[in-house]
Amino acid sequence: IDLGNYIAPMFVESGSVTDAQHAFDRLLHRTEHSWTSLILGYIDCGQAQAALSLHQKMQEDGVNPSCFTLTALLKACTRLKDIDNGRQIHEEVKKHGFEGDVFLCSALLDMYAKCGAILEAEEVFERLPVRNVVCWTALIAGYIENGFAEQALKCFNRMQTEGITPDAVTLLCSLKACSSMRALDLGRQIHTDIVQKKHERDVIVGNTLIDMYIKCGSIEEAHEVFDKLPVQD
RNA sequence: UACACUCAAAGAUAAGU
Repeated sequence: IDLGNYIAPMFVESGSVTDAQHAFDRLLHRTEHSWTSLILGYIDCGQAQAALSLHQKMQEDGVNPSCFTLTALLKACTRLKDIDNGRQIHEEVKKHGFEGDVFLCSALLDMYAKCGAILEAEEVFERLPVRNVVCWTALIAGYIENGFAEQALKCFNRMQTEGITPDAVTLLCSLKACSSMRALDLGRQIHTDIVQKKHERDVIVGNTLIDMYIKCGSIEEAHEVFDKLPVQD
């Protein structure tokens, strides 16, 4: 076992990315895995810029990034809305032939979407060999974030015709789209789905449902949801 | 030695002001 891989997550859990950095600096064998752990540690501590700067240091150290590394770096770009760095990492993804990795591509598509480049996000999506629920949800969330609620709902339908079952995150995103589209009927259907899947008692889900019913003009249903909430703050 | 399994990476995080 290479303990170096676990040092960063351990220190990050105890709240100190600085300690993680010190431990990392003393490692004799810095592998691509330990670099990736440190990058993720910085991101978890809200220091995405520092995480990104490790990219170059890693190259200087002569360590090649894996798809895990590039996924982490893309996440840092997303946090910083740094599309220029994101594009560079995209080039690196192509160079290493990682374009078939579904984790990496969902991070890539999310990066483009969150940076406002919805066309590029769509392109990444269309080129994906396999699309799981995370890819679909990232695209749906991207449409919503960029003000295309109608596209989001179309995408929600399309994913289901293609046999992918929405999960709690997908349902929550789609509810937001229903709110802005005033799509009460679809909102009700999603509500039914949420109840069946037993996500009803989740406070965030409950709040999003209430918001949807209010924006769609149904105070009565909003109140019903409210009455069933386990916590009413 | 081979095979299998497990082990690091991706999506929502609400409303209002």
